[in-house]
Amino acid sequence: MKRKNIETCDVTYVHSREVASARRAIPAESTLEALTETFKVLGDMTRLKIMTALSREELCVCDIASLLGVSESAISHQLRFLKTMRLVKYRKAGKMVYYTLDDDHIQDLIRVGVHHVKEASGGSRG
Amino acid sequence: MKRKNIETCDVTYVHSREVASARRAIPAESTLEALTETFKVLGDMTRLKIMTALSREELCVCDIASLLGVSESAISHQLRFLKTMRLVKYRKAGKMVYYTLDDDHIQDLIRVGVHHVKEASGGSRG
DNA sequence: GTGATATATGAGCATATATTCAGATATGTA
DNA sequence: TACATATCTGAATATATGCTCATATATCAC
Repeated sequence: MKRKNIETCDVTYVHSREVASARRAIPAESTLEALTETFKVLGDMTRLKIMTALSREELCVCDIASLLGVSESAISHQLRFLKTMRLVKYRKAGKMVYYTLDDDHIQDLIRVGVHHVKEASGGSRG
Repeated sequence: MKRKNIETCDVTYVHSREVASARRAIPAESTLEALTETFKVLGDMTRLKIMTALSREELCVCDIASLLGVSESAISHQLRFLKTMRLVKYRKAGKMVYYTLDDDHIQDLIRVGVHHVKEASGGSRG
């Protein structure tokens, strides 16, 4: 019932050739870290809405908050995060702060993502 | 100091035209939900490694666990999640269960993501 | 049947995270 | 100066999540 030696599988039964090949398919650790960070950013409804909204218009914090129905504080927190990730940039004008996208590639990523989910829901697979 | 009416900004100061335009740029709620789910899947190191590893080879749970240095239980949990998301499929062979990718589009997404992070780190922006 | 192995799964835990709340900062107006 | 507005920020909270542990299930060998 209880496994005595966890390494049994590792040493004896593993498919060495396939594992070695698969290992080569996995990107470098630093790439993976940046990659998961990027996907994590887009893996949140609020941030994704912010990014898509800003893809078309320059908006102030107040605009975004009212558009998404989220508190200005919450939006400000998320914008700070997006700023840290170099995904948005801002322009101050008096009391207001206007945000725009600071990244072109990220829009491609979202576009490919949209394409993916539309294929998945209505595509070849019921 | 304390704001008396949160709707002040919403009603009076908001940039109506820009907000209306931005609203049209935000995908439908159902699309957004599927989209954030998809990005969330890839926003985890373990799952991303699994996906990239399986992109090249068919592997059993044991293979993946030893390859990633993660417990078989943890891998099994993640594979169940990936199964639910229709991203992997499996083939039983005796005691072993072999997993492969069950989605072509998701690889494009990862590829675009890799491209993005490589541009971001070494690209036009120091 | 017993015992071993490969995988699956539920509960619990520890961490991560998104939001709220209260207050701070910065700017504009009088 | 004083007061209001727009944004920012730290702390607290509530929820989500990834892993571990123990155990269950399924298959193979005997």
